[in-house]
Amino acid sequence: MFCLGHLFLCTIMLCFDTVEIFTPHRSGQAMLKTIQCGELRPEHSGQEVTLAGWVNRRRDQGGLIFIDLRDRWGICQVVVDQETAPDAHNHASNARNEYVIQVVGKVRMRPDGTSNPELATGDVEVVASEIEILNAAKTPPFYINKEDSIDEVVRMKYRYLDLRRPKMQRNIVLRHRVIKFIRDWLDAQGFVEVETPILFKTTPEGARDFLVPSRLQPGKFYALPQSPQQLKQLLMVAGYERYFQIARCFRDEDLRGQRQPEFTQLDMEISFVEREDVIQLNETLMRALVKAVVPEKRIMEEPFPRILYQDAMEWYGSDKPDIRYDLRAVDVADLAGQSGFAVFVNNVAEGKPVKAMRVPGMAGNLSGTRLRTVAAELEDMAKAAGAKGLAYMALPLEEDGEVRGPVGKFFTVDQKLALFERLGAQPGDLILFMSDRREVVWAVTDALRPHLAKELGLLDPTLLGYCWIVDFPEFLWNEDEQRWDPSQHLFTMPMPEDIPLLDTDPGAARGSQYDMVCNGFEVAGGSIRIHDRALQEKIFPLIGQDMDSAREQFGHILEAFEYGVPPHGGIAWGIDRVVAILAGEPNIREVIAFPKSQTGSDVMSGTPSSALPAQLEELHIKLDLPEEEEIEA
RNA sequence: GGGGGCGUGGUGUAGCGGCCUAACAUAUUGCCCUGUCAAGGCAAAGAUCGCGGGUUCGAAUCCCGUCGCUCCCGCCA
Repeated sequence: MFCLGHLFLCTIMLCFDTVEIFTPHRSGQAMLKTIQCGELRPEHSGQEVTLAGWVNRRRDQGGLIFIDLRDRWGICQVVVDQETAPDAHNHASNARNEYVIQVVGKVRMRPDGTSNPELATGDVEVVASEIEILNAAKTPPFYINKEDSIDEVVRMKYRYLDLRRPKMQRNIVLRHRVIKFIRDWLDAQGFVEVETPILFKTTPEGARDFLVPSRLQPGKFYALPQSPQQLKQLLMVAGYERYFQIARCFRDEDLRGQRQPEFTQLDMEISFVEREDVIQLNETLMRALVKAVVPEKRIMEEPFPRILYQDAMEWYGSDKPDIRYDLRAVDVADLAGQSGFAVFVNNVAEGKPVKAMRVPGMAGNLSGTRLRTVAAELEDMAKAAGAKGLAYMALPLEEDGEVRGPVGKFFTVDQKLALFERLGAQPGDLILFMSDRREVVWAVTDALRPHLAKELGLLDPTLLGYCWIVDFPEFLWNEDEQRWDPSQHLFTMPMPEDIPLLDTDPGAARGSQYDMVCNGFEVAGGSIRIHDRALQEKIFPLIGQDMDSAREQFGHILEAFEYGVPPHGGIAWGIDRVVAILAGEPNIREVIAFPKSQTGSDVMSGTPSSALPAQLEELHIKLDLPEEEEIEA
């Protein structure tokens, strides 16, 4: 166990245990409910209660009606007897699914043999004496009371009903718990949450900005922040030392399942830290978070393994590998170069890699035809990723069986044995060979791994495969622009020992960047920042920025950095992704209350929509739409 | 900007050139029913198959366009 004590001595724990829980009935006023449906337990037996919620289901047996009443806390059974409560029975028979009703009644144990173990409240029921229909409901366009796939259009159009479904309520509540846990934990470590502006300055770097026209200054625009990056560094200059924010960020790029135009980051910045401090702090937070909010999930390895960027690319072809399964690409250039297979021999001679991936049990006892079909499918994927082909060997199940596949005959027995030993190959394995430019081999590896893992059933949904990716290159070569691009952003500090490389071999310089990865998704990324103006000024020309334009765009930061800036670094978490992974959801839309569709619209409200001519006039904006487009008022 | 998938009663699906006057499940409506919990029984209503055009003797079905949703590449940390 490591110690953060030297960093986080002054722990101020605000304790909310003493805050009185607000309960309406203590005020003595009239109340619509005295207890939550989902909270009823045997110990409430005999109590007179008032419940209110939505009708989840109604089972009308004539003289006896059962209503499953649902609120945010769960479902309980209400029973209404025509003989003992005729008025209530009358109302109950008029009630329908999703009606909002209020029930007054007595809690009792259910008769012997009628308990429902499916429900947390299943040992008790409420015998209604009064039922009032607070609000009727139209028949909903889809089932609230049962998990079923629903067309996205319908879900989004009726998002308020979609969010009423228990699964969505669980997701949204989980999101709340994640954010609440983070806030409390960081607060306890002496962090201060500071809000930064939503209306800010456009930046040419990174993603496309959302622009907001300024009415007071015609022709000028605000931009919505892509992240609070600059401001959080200025807060370090301002001496706050430990800042965080649950920050909304905006990027006007095309959407994906993991990408929304507005999304939420945990933004964090700390002064007087080095890379190791930020990594350990965030890892500690993440581990505590997982244990607190999803104790049923298992973290694969603690402390999180550290993987060098270079290794991640060579092994997994990705800087955000899913490490829950191995399926790694192994360098076999030395063996393949000795083989009789011309493609490998030539590629090795040209210095191109040859990699092999062992796919456990994939060949099994597949028939020759089936094996060729499987191999052809994989080859198609490899080709889609840029490869020219995909060679394979299928290992037989029997000791003395023949290796199948077109390249086996080009390897001698000794070469094959050496190959199998290096890969740890077992009978029935399929071995895939990839050889091309190293970028292509990476792309193929990255394309095949998740596909194969799915095929082989290696994706354990209860497992959280966290790791850190470190030692990113400081720059990546931009072929189009013939210059270096910052691999993270232009304030990233190079690794101290690599600073001399900036003059001699910038491509070899490593940045102080670190990414936290989980199950194949980048969940957080950050770096130690440059706090030395001379070093910063060295970076600009390398990335094709002359000092004049740099001053124009970043002058305020450069100037601030002349007033005593502490060494600092930080990180930003993709909260939507973190919550989606913890919730076991494949898509961040499932953990955002009101997300946008892939075309950036809100189907429910019809957002975005046209502006009134008067609004445009006030902003001095004239539309210049492509032809055939109608301008609506 | 490019490629793939989907669009059929309220919902989820089937049908994929004529047997479709569009099937099934569920939901809905009415009646019956006092221990149900995916309640049950009986009955009824409900879709011109996203939209527009074309091919054909004939289109839910084939083709083109278009709209929407979705997945991926480009883009984006």
